[in-house]
Amino acid sequence: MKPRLARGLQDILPAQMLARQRMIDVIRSVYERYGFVPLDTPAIEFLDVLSGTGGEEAQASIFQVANPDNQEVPLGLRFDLTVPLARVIAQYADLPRPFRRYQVAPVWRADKPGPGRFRQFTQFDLDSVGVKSEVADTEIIAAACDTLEALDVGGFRVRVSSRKVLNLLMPFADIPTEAAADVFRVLDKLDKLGLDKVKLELTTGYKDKSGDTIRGLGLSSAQVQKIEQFLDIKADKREDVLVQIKEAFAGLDDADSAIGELEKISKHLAALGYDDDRVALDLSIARGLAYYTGPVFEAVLLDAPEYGSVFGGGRYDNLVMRFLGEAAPATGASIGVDRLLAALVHLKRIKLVNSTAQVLITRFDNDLIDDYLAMAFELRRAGVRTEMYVGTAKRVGKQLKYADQTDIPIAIMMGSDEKEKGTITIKDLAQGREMSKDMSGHEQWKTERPGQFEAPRSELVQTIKNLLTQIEG
RNA sequence: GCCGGUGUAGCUCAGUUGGCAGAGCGCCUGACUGUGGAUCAGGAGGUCGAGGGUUCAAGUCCCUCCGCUGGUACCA
Repeated sequence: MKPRLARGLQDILPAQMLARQRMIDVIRSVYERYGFVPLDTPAIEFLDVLSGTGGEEAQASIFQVANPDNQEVPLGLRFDLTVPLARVIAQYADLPRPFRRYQVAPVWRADKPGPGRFRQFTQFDLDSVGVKSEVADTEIIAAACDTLEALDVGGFRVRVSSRKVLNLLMPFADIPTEAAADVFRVLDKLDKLGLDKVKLELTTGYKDKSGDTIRGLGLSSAQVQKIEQFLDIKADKREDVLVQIKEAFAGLDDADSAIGELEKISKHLAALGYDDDRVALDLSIARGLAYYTGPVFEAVLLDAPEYGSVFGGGRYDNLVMRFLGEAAPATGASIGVDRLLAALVHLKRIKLVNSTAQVLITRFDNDLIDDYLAMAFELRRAGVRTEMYVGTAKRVGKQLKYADQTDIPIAIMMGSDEKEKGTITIKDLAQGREMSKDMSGHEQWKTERPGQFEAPRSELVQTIKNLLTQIEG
C-alpha cells in the first residue's frame, strides 16, 4: 500500500500545527474577551439539513457520507459552520438569546483545490444570533479588527459594504432584480480582472487566454454607465462615502433605511476608535452574497493582498428561518485559519519552529542517566518545557545537532567533570550560532565554545529561567 | 466541471537527434574518541508520478489515469 492522501487533503505537521494552535489561542482569547461562548457540532449532518439553502448546485460540493443505518437518508460533511449553527438555534429552543458563540472546526468542500485552497480546511467563526441591532454588526467588525491586531498581522483594512445598499443598484441602473445575483457575481471580479473585462462580461462577453468563452450578461451601455457611476463611489473617509451614496440613491425606495444601517455602524465604530484607516466603506465587495441580507465585510492584509480576504462576514437574517419558521436575525464572521496562517508565514510574521521544548538535556554519559532525569523533572515541575534526549545518538555532537534541527534554544550538558565540580554546562544555541559567524577555524571554535557557560547545579532552575527571559525577551 | 502547463534523489532543478541516471543543497561517516557552526575527505540515497503502447533500445515519442500548477466556472 502506497502512503497517500486523496485530492485536496493535507497533513499538518508539527511546525505548522504549533503556529496554528498559537493563532487559534489568540483568536479564542479575543472572542472570549467579548463574552462569546464556544460551541461544537458534528462534522456529519443529514444531507438535507446541509443542502437546503443552496439548491442542487450547492450539493455538488458537499462530501457525501454513506449512512450505515439507512441508505435512503444520506449524510454529508458540513461545508461551513453557519448552517450547523442555524440548526442548533432552531433545535434548542431554550438556548439564551442573544446567542453569541464562537466555533473553530474543520469544514469540507468538494471543490477543485487550488493554491492555499483545500478540500478540508479550518474555519474560526463568530456569530451573534437574535440581535437585529447594528450594535451586533459593529461588535463583529470590532472583534475582527481586535483579532487581526492581536495576531500582529501588520497593516490590514476591513472593507464594509451592505447587501441592501448594493440592491439599490438594480433600480438605480434600471436592471431587473432577477439579474442581481449575476451582476454582483461579475462585479465581485473587479479586483481580479479590472474594469475593462468586467464591462465586457456585463455586456457582450469575451474569450479568455485559454480560449474559453466568457458569456456576457447582455446589459445595455446605459445600464453599464450607471454601474460605472456606482463603482465610482469611493473615498478614504467613511463619511464622504456615505454622502456620495446618499446623493446617488436619493429618492429610491428603501434607500434611507439601507444607508442608515451603514451610517450607524460607521458612527459606532468611530466612537470606539476604529478609524477610517482600519475600517473603510467600500461598495466593491460583494462576498458571494447568497445568504447575506444586510451589512457585509471582509478584511485584507495590506502587505499580502494576493491572499485575498482573510476574514469575512455579514448579516444573514433569513438563514435560521429555514428550520424555525420564525425569523432569527443573525450576523457573524469567519476566519480562514489556514489561509491567514499561510499569509503570515509568507510575510515572515510567524516563525515556524519544530519543538515545544525550551531546553534539551543531553545524555552525555549513560551512567549519569538518573542525574539527567532529575534535572529534567526539576525543570518540568518549575514549568520549563524540557526534553531529555531519548534518541539513540551516543555522541553529544549529534544530540546538539538534534537540538539545532528542532529549534530547541538551550542545551544542558553534564559529564563527569561537571558532576565532580557540582556544575552544569549550559549552551545558548542561537547565541553560539551567531558568534560562530566571525570565527576563523575549528581551533577557535573549540577553545572559545561560543554561547556556552557553566553554572552551579544547585541553581539549575533559576539559571535556566533567567536565560529564557533573556532569550525570549 | 472545462482549457493549458508540469511531474527526475529529502529539497531546488539539469538531462543533447531516443543510446550506461546527474548537479547543488540537505542527510550519513570520519578528520575532531567531552560539543551544534566553518573547512576538508569519503558515503548512502532513484521502479525517472502510475499503468499501457511504439522501438533493438524510452526519463525522452504516443495513449489512459493520478498529483501539482496557470486560467475559467462554482463558492451556500
